[in-house]
Amino acid sequence: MLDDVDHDLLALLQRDASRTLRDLGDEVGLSPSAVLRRVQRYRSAGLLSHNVAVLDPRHVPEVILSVCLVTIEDDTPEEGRRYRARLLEAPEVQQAYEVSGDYDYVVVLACVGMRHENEVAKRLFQQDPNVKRYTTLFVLDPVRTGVAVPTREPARGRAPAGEVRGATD
Amino acid sequence: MLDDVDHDLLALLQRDASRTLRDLGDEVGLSPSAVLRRVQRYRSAGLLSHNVAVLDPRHVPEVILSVCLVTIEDDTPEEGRRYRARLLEAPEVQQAYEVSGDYDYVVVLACVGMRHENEVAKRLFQQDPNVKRYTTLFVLDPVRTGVAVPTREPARGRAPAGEVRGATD
DNA sequence: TCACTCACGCAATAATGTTGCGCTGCGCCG
DNA sequence: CGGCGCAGCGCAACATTATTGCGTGAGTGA
Repeated sequence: MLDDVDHDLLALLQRDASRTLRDLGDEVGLSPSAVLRRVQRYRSAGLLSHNVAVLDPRHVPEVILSVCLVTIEDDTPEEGRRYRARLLEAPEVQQAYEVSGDYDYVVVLACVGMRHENEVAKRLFQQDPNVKRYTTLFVLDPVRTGVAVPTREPARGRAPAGEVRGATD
Repeated sequence: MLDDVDHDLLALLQRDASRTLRDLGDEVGLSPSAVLRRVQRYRSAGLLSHNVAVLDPRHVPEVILSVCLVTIEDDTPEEGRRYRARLLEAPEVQQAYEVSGDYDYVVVLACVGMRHENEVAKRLFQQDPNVKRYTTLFVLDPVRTGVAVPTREPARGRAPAGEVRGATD
């Protein structure tokens, strides 16, 4: 499966994907070609899906982020699929999670200006017959916006169970 | 400011940042060097902050995403700064938004296994004296996870090419 | 032991990013 | 009106980086 080097590489790539293969190799103790082959492996395994440029929302004028908490009326599998497809159609939907708990969906919108936000919310939530109710939380400060996923529990003083440190020389 | 080509480029880069300069140039009708210079401009303006690799959470075993809705006890500027710094320290915090409305913060956690999730939630929310209460919504399906920001309102049925800049509101 | 596999490093090659240069269109002021 | 300067472009040389083929050594199981 994934060894220590893989975890390190994935963490590095999630932080900055424009580093050079040599650079990455130096950091994890591998040659550029070895790094490339590992990365290609992640790609073909579907683990690493693609690279994206990250914009600083603070530097995009008029951008409004908002978090919408949605409760669905009829939670059948069929309607669920339909609604998720509907969410995926909208480019303003930055993130959408189907959740368990007090709500059914958490949707993060990124819109340009209040009018735009209103239009999208109306279209996705207010006008949808399957939405029972929804609440909008406007983002005052995007403290952190990222999509980095930990591939293993970070070592916080103790070693994760079942993991053996390999020799690194 | 930003012209049409800029908007197109930023949209393309946010979708896939590993495309070649020539490739991008062909799409927007520019030479590779011209594309590069524009991208460099975005960087030095702080608009484009960095490139990251995106992992598919579905392919990372044991990963649990959760959305935490947090209500703060004492919302002074000083305590706000302290709490945000605390959130930024934790690598498990994927996204954190300070919001207005029914809650004060929306925090998305990415953890490896339930035990990890519990430990982090306890540390960030339960044990913090300034957190009045919080709710955790566990993510059943990450319908979409992205950070693409629209730089202008997408043309929806209206004239796209005209770009007649009037008072926009 | 032997055969097999897998991942590695090295080195050649292909592709891409990067920079300097001259050109052009445009707005501005003499 | 005409010259000036700026800003952005394309082109082409150049530097850097990604990519691939090949030989090697470690690990594994028959």
